[in-house]
Amino acid sequence: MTEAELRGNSEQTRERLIVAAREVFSQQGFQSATVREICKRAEANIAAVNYHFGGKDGLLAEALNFAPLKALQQTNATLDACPKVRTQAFIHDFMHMLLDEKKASLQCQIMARELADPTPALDQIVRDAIAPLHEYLGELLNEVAGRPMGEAEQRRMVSSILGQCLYYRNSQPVLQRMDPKLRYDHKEINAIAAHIAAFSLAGILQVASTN
Amino acid sequence: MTEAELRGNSEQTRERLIVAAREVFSQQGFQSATVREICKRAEANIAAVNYHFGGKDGLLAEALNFAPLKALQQTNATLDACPKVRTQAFIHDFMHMLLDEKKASLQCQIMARELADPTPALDQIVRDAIAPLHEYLGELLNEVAGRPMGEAEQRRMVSSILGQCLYYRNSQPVLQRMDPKLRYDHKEINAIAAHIAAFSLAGILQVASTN
DNA sequence: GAGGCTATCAAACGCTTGTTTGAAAGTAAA
DNA sequence: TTTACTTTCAAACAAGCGTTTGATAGCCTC
Repeated sequence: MTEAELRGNSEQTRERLIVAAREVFSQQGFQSATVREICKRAEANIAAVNYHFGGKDGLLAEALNFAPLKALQQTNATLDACPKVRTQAFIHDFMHMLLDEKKASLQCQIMARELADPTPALDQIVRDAIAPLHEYLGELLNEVAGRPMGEAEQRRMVSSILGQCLYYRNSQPVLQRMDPKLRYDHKEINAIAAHIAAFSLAGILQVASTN
Repeated sequence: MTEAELRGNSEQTRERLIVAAREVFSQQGFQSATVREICKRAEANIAAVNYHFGGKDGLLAEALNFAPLKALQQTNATLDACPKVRTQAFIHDFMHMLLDEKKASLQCQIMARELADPTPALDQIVRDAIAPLHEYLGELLNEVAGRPMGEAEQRRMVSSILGQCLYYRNSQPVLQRMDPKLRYDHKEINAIAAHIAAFSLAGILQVASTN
C-alpha cells in the first residue's frame, strides 16, 4: 500500500462515515441512531468514529452542512421574478429538499429533525442556517405583503410557512396512516408545494391588507 | 392500615405515577423519559411501573387520554356560530391546549410529541384521536370554503392548520433561540392563534374560490 | 393463627449504548 | 534496520436503560 493509497483509504473511511451518518441521522434522528449502525453501513470499525471525529457529536457536526440550504437561498435571491413567484419557487424547492427521495438533501432532513428533538448542535444550526433562513424569508414576505411588517408579525408569517412545510416531513408517520396510499413522488410533492404556496400567499396578502 | 387506606395508597401510587408520567412524557418525549425519573417524581419505587402497568409502554397507554381533545371538538361542534368563527375558536382553544402553562393539556402535548417521534402507541393515537380530529376539521373547513373539497385538498387544508399550530409547540427550542424574549403567556398565545386563524381562513377562501 | 393476596422495596439482571484500549499492520523517515 | 507515525481492528469498559427477583409487611378469609 502506497502512501497515497493509505491517505486515500483514510479519507475514504472518513467520507464513508459521513455519508452513512447522514443517511442514518436523517432517517432515525440523532439520538436513535447508533454508532454501530453507522459504522456497519460505512463498513468501518466501531472505533473509527471516535478516531476520526472524536465521538458521535463530532460526527454530527461534520455531517451537518448548510450548503444546500444556502444554495437554495442564493438561487432564489437571484431569481428574476416577482416576490410572489419567488415565494412559490422557494416553497417548491424547499419541499423537494425535504421530501424528494432523489433530490432530497439529507443535511436538511437532519436539520428538520433537530427542530423537534434538539441536540447540542442546535445552537450552531439556528445561528448558521435557520436564523438566516428566517431573515431571508421574512424580507421576501415583506415584499409580497407590499408593506413592512412588524418583527413579530413577520416571524409569524415565516413560521406559518415553515410549519406547514415541516409538518409533511416530521409527521410523515401520521400522514402515512391517515392516507395509506400517500407517496412522496414528484407529482405529489409538486401538488403539496403548490397548495402551501397558494394557501400562504393568500394568507399573507389578506392579513397584510387588514392589519 | 385499614383496607380502605391500603386501597387508597395503591390507587394513590397508580395515580401519582400517571400524573408524573404525563409531566415527564410531555416534557421529554417517550423515549428520552426514564422510568426512574417518573418514579422519582411520583415518590414510588422503580418496580412500581412494572407492577401497576406491566412496563413503560403500559404506562404510556394509561397516560394517554383523548378526553380533552374530544371535549374540544364537542364544545366546538355545539358552538352556535358561523364556520369561520368556529374555526377561529377551534384554533384558539387548540393553541391554548398546546401552549398555555396553566390550561395546557399534557395529554395533548404527549400526542403532539408522538407525531414527530412515533412509538408503538401511534396507531392507537391516530385511530382514536387524530383521525377523528382530521375528519371534524375537514368538514368544518368544507363549510368555510362553501363547497365540498376533494379528499386530498381537504387533507391538505387540515394539514396546513395543524402544521402551523404544532410548529409552535414542537419547534419551541428553535423559536426560543430566534426570539429570546418569547414567552407563551396568555396574550402571546392569543396573538399567535389570531394570526393562524386569519392567515388560514384567507388561505382557505382564496384556494377554494380559485380551484 | 395459618394461608393467601396485595403492595412496596432494595438489589440485581440482561441488554444496549458511546467510548476506550492495546495490539497489529503498514508506510516513511533516519 | 530501526524508529515513528497513521490507521484499523477485536475486545473490553463504564454507564444507563427497562425489567425482574425475592424478601417484607400488612390485611383479609378461613
